[in-house]
Amino acid sequence: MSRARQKRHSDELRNRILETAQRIILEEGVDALSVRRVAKEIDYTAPVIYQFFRDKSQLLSCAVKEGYRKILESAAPTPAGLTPDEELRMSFKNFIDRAMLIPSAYRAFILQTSSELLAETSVLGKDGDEKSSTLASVISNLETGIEMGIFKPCDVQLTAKVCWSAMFGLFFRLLVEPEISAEEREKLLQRHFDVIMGGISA
Amino acid sequence: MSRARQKRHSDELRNRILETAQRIILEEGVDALSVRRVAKEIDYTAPVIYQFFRDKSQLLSCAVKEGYRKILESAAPTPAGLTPDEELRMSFKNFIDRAMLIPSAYRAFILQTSSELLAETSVLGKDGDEKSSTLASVISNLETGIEMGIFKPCDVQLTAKVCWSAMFGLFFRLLVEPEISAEEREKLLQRHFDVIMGGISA
Amino acid sequence: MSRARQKRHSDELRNRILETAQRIILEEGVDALSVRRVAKEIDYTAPVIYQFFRDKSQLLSCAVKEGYRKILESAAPTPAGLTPDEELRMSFKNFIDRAMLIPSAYRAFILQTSSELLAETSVLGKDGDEKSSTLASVISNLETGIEMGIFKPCDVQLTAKVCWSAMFGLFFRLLVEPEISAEEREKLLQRHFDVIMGGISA
Amino acid sequence: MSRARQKRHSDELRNRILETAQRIILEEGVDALSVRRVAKEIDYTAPVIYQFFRDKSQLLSCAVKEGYRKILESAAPTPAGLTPDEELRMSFKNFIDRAMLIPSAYRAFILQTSSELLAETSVLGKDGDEKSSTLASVISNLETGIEMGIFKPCDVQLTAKVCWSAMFGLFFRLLVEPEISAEEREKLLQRHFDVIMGGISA
DNA sequence: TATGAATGAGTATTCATTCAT
DNA sequence: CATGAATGAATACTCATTCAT
Repeated sequence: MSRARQKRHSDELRNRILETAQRIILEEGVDALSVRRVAKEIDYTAPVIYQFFRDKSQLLSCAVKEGYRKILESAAPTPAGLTPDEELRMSFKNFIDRAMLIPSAYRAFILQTSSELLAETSVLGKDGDEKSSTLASVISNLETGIEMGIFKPCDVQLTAKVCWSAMFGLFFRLLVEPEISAEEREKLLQRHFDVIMGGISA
Repeated sequence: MSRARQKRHSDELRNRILETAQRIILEEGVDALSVRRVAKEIDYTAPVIYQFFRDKSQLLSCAVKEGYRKILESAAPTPAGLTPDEELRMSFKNFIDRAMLIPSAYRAFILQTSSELLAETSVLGKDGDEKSSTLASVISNLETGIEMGIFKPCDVQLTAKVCWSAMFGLFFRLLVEPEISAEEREKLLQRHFDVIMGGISA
Repeated sequence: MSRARQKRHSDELRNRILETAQRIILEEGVDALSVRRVAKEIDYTAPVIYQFFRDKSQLLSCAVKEGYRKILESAAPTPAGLTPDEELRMSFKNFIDRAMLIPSAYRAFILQTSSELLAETSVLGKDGDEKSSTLASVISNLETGIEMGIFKPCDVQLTAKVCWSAMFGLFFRLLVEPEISAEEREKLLQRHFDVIMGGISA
Repeated sequence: MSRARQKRHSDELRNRILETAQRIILEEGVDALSVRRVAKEIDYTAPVIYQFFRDKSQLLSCAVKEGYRKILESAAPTPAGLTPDEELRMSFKNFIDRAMLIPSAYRAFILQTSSELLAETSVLGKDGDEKSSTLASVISNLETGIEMGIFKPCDVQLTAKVCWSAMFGLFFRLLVEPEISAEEREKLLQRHFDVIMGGISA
């Protein structure tokens, strides 16, 4: 095999491992993840895992981080020309709607207690300035809205965190209470946004 | 032993098992729970557990349900004579402040993925009329506030769920982001309530 | 089963475990000892070992300590009426002769690097006064010999250690050089004692 | 590459392997030796080892043999002009003092049970005539001493073995009882030599 | 010559669970 | 009612070794 092909093979294998791990976590929860299980599902033997990951916890952590990243990055683009309040509303709604298509996946990755992983997903503790931040777009919408006189002037960092965590609360409850009907969910979302927007509008 | 005494003994033992299980979960997390561990700590041997619980998962589930219930019921009484908005504010704040004293305990019980458990803790899906409901006091405050002209008329069931889940979102994030300072937390709480109250006030 | 019978059974099992461990060490060396191997040889499954020993190292340590103890206690009694120099000579010779009957066993238990075990077998570091000490009889013979004018006056503690370690040196070499003939061994022993005795005699 | 260069390269690599193995044994004990570990430390991959050694046990055995040889040969030169008894005393003392600087290293190589290795390190079984022998210098000192009338006439081969093994006994005990203070050690050495010399002196 | 990939056999240890007593 | 004994099935992990390349 040529070097390049070997490399490609290697990368591919690593990916298969990660994807398999993610799938297991997603389908059966984080406790169902075991090195041997992953190995078996990719038709290899256990030691091969250790060529790519130092130990199980590293595998777990990589898998969950990636899974979480995929989730947060899955925001659908909003159409241009929306007012800030409309855009806030729509981006939150998009996010939740997408999550509800595969709630168990979201559950598996959101409900993590490991402090290492929680650090990765921090929201309240970070400044929203960083590009990668989940808060960035909320902040920019708030700023624009204030400039436009739609929103009352306020501490945008703080307010963004408040809006985001309020939204997260509804998101979380919808996630763990899957028996809520789409219709009911719609009403909750609607009212939720009305309250929040009512609280920040001029 | 008389029947009654046996029964009493039996109940007591079951309770000790449950309490021990809860303490272990609380102190060392759900993964630290093992049948033998519980048995040892109550000075019995493992098989007794099976007289009260079908298997480990039933024990776990009972323990967590009860633990969760205790958490949600742990609201401190609010002083009389408060206006509805003040009372809402204060009862939420009390709840969060108490949780922050032992965040790890709360984390242990809140971050449970098992669908069986999640069903038990449902909020959005239930009507708030039931006495035991977490929502009951929120609803009654909303109703009073509307009567008094403090809040805008609205669907109180729906609004209560919205307020509660927004609060829960902040609560959850504070729980999993323990590096937030008390001062910062205070600011977040303050702003959170301002936004929500702003959204429902007349 | 009655309590007593259970107890007896339990003790018996523990003994079988220990003996099996000792046999394995003896026959194949300390590295050949494994929990599963022991379990298999007594026709049980591995976990049963853990009912008697905290972990493998405890099992190993118990087995080796007992083995070593058996060795040191295996001194044959010397006939009465010997002079101190004769008794020293004979007790050393007895010890070595017995060891040479099953050198591999002695090798297995003497050549231990674990500091925990070495502590058990300390000779130079201890005072010879303790009853259990290997040195006790050497010391008493030296003292008697000095009184009788056979040996030169000296620091008996020190001298006992010197004699013992010199003897141990020959013992050790004979142990690890099994191709030495009985005849040659006899000559070495003879000369060894002559030199030592020559060095301490009046 | 020319044949010669290849050969040189090859030899060099083999040496690096052996030295690395010895260092590992010396620093962390014989159980820490693993094929992959050696390979990694010389910046190669595991399979190269098998070009030079049939299997791990051969590598181990080579490494230990060489290490043991280095130890025994590590005698510091004694100053000229010493009498034979002084020279014996000093060379033994030098040897032990050097060993005590890094007792763990000596322990690692001395405490080997493998019969294959033990054969290599034979002392009692060999004639001391061979040049490489550990005994050679003892023998020559004895002979000189006898000629000079310092020592009693005797079988020098036999006596050399006796002296050496007695010395080895003390050496060994000092090695495995590391809590002995330098001062105490000095006293033991002194008395040891006095006894031995007393036994062979005219 | 050297390697990356892969494996099979092994390690200690833990646990939930059962059953005769 | 409670237990001691025992097990079977997992677990993560390590290692020597092989082989095609």
